[in-house]
Amino acid sequence: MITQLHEIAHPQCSACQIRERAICSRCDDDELQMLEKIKYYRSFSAGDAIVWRGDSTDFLGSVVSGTATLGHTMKDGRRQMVGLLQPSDFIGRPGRALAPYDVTAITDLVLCCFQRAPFERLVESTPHISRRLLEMTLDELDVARQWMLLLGRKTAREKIASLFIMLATRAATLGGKELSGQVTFDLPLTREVMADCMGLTLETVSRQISALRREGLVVLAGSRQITLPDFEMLAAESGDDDENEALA
Amino acid sequence: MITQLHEIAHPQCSACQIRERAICSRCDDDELQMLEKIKYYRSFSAGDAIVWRGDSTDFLGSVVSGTATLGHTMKDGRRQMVGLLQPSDFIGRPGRALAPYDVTAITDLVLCCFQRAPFERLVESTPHISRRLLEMTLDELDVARQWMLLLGRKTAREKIASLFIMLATRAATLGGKELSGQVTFDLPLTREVMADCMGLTLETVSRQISALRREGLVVLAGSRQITLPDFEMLAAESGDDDENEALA
DNA sequence: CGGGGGGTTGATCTCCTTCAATCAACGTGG
DNA sequence: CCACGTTGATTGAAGGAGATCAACCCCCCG
Repeated sequence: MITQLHEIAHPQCSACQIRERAICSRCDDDELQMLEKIKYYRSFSAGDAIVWRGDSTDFLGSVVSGTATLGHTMKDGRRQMVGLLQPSDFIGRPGRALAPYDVTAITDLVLCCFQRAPFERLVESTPHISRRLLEMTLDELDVARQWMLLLGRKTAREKIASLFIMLATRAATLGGKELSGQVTFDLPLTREVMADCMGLTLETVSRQISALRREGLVVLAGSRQITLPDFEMLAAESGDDDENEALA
Repeated sequence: MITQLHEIAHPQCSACQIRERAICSRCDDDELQMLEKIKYYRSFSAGDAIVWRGDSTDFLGSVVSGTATLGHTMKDGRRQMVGLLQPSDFIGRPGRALAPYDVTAITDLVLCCFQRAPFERLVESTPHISRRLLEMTLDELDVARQWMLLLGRKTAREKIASLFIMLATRAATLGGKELSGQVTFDLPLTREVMADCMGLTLETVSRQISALRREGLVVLAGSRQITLPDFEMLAAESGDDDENEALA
């Protein structure tokens, strides 16, 4: 559980796998140069804490590979995940060093970090960065609000279906694959983390997955690789209107 | 239920009641001049729709007075509020005309509107505005995530206590009052809207309020004015840690 | 006086939680 | 190489918080 930080190699931004979607996606070559100067990489193992709630952090950064959760734990142990961070997602808020949530690597993960002070100056002086930051923040807000609907009003079954649809969609856009008919993706979450994401218990998660499997809506290879024989058919179980994605 | 739009008088920005907290709070006099040129006021009656989900909107704007909800309704009628808009809060997203949520006035309400196209140009060219927009969006994201914790993990009792604490806090900061000991505020929501905010039924809301009243934690004058004899005592029922607000 | 919107309260039901047993996969040390 | 512990997952049985269905109240207004 101790945070492990191996600094690792220093690839060129221009060759970066998340170049097209991350905080730097609008930057031109000059601006990338500036970012190169203040960036460094850190890698984490599955289970490592990246930031603890209340910590003062001296960096912000982008997830390059792997998955992390943003979570909040109550004094009595109840826990709610409030964000799922995947490649190209951004960690940290300019102007506030104190972390309001726990950030945890749930798979092995590589983070492209920027030192806080110089990055904040860069945000001020570089519209391509501040513009992208606003855009990404607005998108995160939409995701959070979708998630509120899920937490407040969906049934356990709809919650699981929604999660799978979301993960399949995310995996497809990152991998540039087609999103209909049969879709396969990796499940980076344990049953417990899934439960903490959706406001359920891990037993309920397990039961609902079993039910979907019995009905042939999902097929498991091991407990972590998921195949949806019919994407649209599962989407119909998620409780979302079809028009939903059109607006997002 | 029909949207009513009376255009009303055109007060000076410099004398505006939300001058200190709204999207324009960082603007200097010159910048206010620019905003004056593209702004106009609209007023709505309690119950009016301001925007329907899926609508294309030609304006963005700030709530000047009154309260509105941001909500999402599922095909079968289940509804979840995903935001509560009070004076100084902003409606609309630059760069996206299609509304992803229903916006509804739940009290009489006055909106300071900006025409979309000129406002978007102003955002581009005015760091004082884009900076403030980013700041407000990040704050909204924090609120949404707090709310996710509430929806996913809190009990009905904790949900009601949290809502009252939030409304009392908001009322106090807007009114510039003290926040401890005895606090009084207006409840702009019906039981049904409260239920849709917290992922409950209106019956459960009513029962929990009754329980808090029996225990003397809240006192009602009519069904819409609330007095908390002891703010801290109710806060202790909300399930939040004390350190919470320190980070927000 | 009738009617409708908002609110409260009661009785019953149900979906999800809680508690608990079991299992499979994996690593570790004797 | 096998006993043992651990971690993640599945499944069952019992219980409970909140939903559902329904009656009734209050107040305002036509």
